[in-house]
Amino acid sequence: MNNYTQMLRNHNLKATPQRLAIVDMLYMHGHMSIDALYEVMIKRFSSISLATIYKNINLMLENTFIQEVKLPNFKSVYELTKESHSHTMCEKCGKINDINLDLDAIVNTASTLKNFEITKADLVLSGVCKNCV
Amino acid sequence: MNNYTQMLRNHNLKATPQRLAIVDMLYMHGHMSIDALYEVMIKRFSSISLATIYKNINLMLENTFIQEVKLPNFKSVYELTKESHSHTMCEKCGKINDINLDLDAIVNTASTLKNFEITKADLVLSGVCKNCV
DNA sequence: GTTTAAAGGAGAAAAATTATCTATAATCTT
DNA sequence: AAGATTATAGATAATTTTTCTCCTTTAAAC
Repeated sequence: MNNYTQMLRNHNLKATPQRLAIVDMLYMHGHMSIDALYEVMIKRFSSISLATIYKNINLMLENTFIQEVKLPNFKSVYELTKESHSHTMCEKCGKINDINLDLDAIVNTASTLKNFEITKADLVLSGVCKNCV
Repeated sequence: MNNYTQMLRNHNLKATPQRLAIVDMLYMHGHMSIDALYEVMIKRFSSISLATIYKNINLMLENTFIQEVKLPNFKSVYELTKESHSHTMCEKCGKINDINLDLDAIVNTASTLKNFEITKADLVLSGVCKNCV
């Protein structure tokens, strides 16, 4: 039994081939939109329904097995849940990457400034990546 | 001729009553979703079409007269364009507020770290506001 | 192997967004 | 200020996106 099978079961999700493939695709590609996911999935499962993609994405979101990344001007992408991190997005090629940045100072400043208990910081840095300059 | 009328014209947008009201609502409420906007607009213009809301929001977005704020787990809200800033969102009451934070250090770090030309930084801090603790 | 509970697929339904068309209103021209 | 010009509002249809229903199949438990 592979890793993902166990991980899915730990989240009370049956390890179906479709589900394992979704996880696999997200692992390989890093970040994928619903459309992109459907496109690659239909190659493996010619009769897969778009509803299956949605159902699984939503289930995995509820179980925090995956997370949604909302992007300015683009459709959301999804990624496997990992340590808290930020994202860069190239406005030319659309490539999204993880980036580890220490936001503690900022979060603390904001917290005291507004008397606000911060539980999460979502940061997306948009621009042009080195390949697209 | 009021301020908004001139501002709209500067963006090549006719200053219709509906449009002025949208701008006014955004100014007063700060951040509004499409639904919330439609709800208040229909009180003033009983026959306003939802399409009018969408058309105007999209037009104003294109003209950067307003901006979209994408929020984790919630629908997007829109705000009048102003100086670059970040947002806090209370997960209990849903209230969204502007917050001015100096992200320069972070942006510079990210830029050199990934060799990435950053043009925009979108930061949303989620948590619990002082009123909801 | 049998049981049972969950998941997949097909398609309908619902929700969200965009497009089309015509009358009207805002702006421009003079 | 009046008429000409052009953009916009509203109604509705169309499209797109997402969710739901129903029935069959499959994974997991025993």
